[in-house]
Amino acid sequence: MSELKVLIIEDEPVIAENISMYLNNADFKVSGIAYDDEEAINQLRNNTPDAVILDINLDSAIDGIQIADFINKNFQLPFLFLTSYSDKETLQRAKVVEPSGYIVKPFNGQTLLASLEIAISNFANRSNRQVPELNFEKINKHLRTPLTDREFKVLQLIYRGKTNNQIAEELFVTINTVKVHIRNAYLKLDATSHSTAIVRARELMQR
Amino acid sequence: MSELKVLIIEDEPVIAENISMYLNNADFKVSGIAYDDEEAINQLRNNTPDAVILDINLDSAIDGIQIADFINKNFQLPFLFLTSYSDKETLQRAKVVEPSGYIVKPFNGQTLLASLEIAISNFANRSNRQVPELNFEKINKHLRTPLTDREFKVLQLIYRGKTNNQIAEELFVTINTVKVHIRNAYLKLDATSHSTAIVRARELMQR
DNA sequence: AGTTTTTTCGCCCATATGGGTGAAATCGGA
DNA sequence: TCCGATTTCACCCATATGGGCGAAAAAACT
Repeated sequence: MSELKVLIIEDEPVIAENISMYLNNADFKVSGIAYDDEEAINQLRNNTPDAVILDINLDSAIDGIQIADFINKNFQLPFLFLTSYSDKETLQRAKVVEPSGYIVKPFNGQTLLASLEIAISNFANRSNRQVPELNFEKINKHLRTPLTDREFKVLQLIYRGKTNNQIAEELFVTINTVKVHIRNAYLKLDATSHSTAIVRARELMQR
Repeated sequence: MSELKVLIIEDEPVIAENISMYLNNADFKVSGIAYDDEEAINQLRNNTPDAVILDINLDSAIDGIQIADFINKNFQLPFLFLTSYSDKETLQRAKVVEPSGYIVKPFNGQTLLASLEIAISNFANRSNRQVPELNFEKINKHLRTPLTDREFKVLQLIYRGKTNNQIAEELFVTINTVKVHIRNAYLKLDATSHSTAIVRARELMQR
């Protein structure tokens, strides 16, 4: 397992060291500690980490939330806020940049590590999942009569733009069989063609 | 601001009460406390909350991670794990269900509240951000030869599952004209049918 | 004004798809 | 072991779609 590089943005050296210690004792590598905005941006640019832990209240021109905004606009990285502030206004502002987590000091080391792992994992999952896969349960949940396994399989391939012949090849059945499955699936989906089936699947997936 | 309903799934009454107290003192309403899997599923079905906080180690047939899996498959809700366990195996299993957060006991009340707010906010943002309409510029940016206005218009209708005849009616032209636009669009999109055009459009939109 | 691009329309043909009927083989639960 | 659901396959027909060729009108650009 390759160690994941984490950048810490925290203006209090004692706390930064403390966080650093937790990370180093786990499966993470602290790629750098930035005490202010300049160093943070410098580190992000020249030693891009896999994730960031950042304080909100920094002793610099721009605060942590603004740095987070910068990360969103220029990088593809998960980040966690680790701060003493959890008042309404701060939280409201933090929401906008969609942090992977928000931990309030004093923090539980285990919570920090677990949150970081989950954040990185979720982030990776989401990037890989660009093309939203059809989900059997999710589709069937909205149908009066659910699709059978085979019907769903066929729908999946239609969703990916395959022709009936390609589907037949891929499933090792004749095109006749494919057509039967499609016809039955259309009845359940209220579709009338490959295209409408794709549209219906899209609709059913996004509820 | 309407109060958000949160379901607590936790087998230790003392801790459940403790969590409950934190939530009630903030802008949340505890919609129920489930001490086991059965009650959890019952609550989810009959008194569906806006978010869930759940322990992993429950004194029941299925554990919190399995309940989370159930939530993913049957509902569209953000959930946070709140547990004493943060060992590698548990975390590894938890990653799979993609929790919005993972807090380790003993927990910091502020962290719990902030994590919950962020989780709900992120979740809402993500649901709204789905189903992008086709965007002319965005599609053309990725094509060597860009689509013309009319070609794009036709693609849009195909993307919505319309047949050539429907498209012709909607645009007040003959089906011959529609077919020409489609043929030209296919060349540029590298598509060979309505279905593949939809797939290609989907791909081009999400980069 | 002249040129290019876009939009419009027609015709023809081959193939793909949608829809109907019938039926055998397989599988899983009652 | 029997029954219902599922999966498999065949044949037929009407329509939709994909693709080729040609061409005129309109719009945009120079």
